[in-house]
Amino acid sequence: MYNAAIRVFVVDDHPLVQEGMRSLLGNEKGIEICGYAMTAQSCLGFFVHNSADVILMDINLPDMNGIDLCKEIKTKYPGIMILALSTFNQGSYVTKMMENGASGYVVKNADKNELLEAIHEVSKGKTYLSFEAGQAMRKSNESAQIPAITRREKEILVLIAEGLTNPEIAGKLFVSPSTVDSHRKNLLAKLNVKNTASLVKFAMDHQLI
Amino acid sequence: MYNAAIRVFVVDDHPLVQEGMRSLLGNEKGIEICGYAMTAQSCLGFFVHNSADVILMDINLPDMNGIDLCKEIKTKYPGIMILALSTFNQGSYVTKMMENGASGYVVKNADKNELLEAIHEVSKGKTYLSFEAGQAMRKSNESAQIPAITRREKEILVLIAEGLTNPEIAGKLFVSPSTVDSHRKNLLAKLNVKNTASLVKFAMDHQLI
DNA sequence: CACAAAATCCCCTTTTCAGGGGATTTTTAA
DNA sequence: TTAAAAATCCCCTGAAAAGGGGATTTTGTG
Repeated sequence: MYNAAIRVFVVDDHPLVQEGMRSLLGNEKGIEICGYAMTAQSCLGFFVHNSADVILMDINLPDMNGIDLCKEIKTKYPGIMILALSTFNQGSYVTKMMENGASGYVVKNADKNELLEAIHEVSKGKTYLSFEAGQAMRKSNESAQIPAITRREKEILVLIAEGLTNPEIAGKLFVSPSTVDSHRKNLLAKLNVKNTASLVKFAMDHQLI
Repeated sequence: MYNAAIRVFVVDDHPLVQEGMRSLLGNEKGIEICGYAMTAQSCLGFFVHNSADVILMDINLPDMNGIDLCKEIKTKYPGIMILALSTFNQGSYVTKMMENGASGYVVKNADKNELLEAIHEVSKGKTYLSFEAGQAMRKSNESAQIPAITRREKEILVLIAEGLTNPEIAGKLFVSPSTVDSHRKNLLAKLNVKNTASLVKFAMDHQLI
């Protein structure tokens, strides 16, 4: 085995996290931090003329969400491995990142060892899920994989959460109140909730709105 | 003016943030990091036999929320200044921390200068709000200061969000459905929302539940 | 103690929602 | 092109919520 250091690029808009990475990984043998970006745009800019082995990518960026950035990077440069980094630990996020080409997911309260292990695994083309992320993903797969919601249903869901009644929504969307009612019933059935209150809570808990 | 370094104690369960702090503040003249804690409990333990000038406190700790920890520290050791630190930037959080004795609020995407300025200001007994936090607070004060909700109302609010109906809640709390209905109406009136859907959304948006 | 705030309870009417059923027309993707 | 999925629409009934009113009993704090 040869010993080229793994080139790591960090995309995160938190100076604290960047500092932390620098001091956590900077002196680590086998790892070389080859650049930083605070925004998705500057990250994309960097890769026009440069490369890296692994990108540590925050999911919450100021100018673009990590899920889309992940997809774009993987499309243009499939050889670069992406390790998602997030404060949150929500099953839906984890799943979406993995579906869009991420090789792993590490929560930001990971310690140094976990971070190093994740980087090494991912750089070899393997998958790494931090314990919490794995749990969240399993939970979201076991108990309730969220059924797909259609465009129209989502649109109506948003208006319901804003407090509009069926007739009001109907007026806004130029359809009959019966139609809105049908969609509403479908939502209740699909998401397996029994009334408006639990519908809104479920939707907010799962980032549907 | 004499030049004793400001003793800073960091309470944050993210190793990354701790590392970041260490490398950001470690070599800074006039600042001395006198300790770290990952949990509220170990923080409280530290201050039994030690002290500090400023605590940088994450609002989201594993064992206790920052708002309560803040209150406890300020009660026991009013001389210690608390600078709240959070990923989020929600007006309600900012307001609550300040009400519970925090001297300032800095979002985690603050840069080094902002952090240093905040620590210095706060250590002098002044108040520091990072720009975003100030905005959030102003917004939450302008548009809608959230009316106080009573214990009972909150209890019922939670059950409403879980999807229980008035009779069901009444059964659970051993009161009459009329009573539940009254509380429900009070909630709608207090929070100025028109129905269950917007009530739940408002409650979740403002961390009432 | 006394006063205010909170919590409890009841009446009424109208509107909206939930649950059940069924049906037709557009879209979308294979 | 053709089947499946989505979106549209309607009927019915009973339950729940919203909007209005008022009243009494606890609780908590100065």
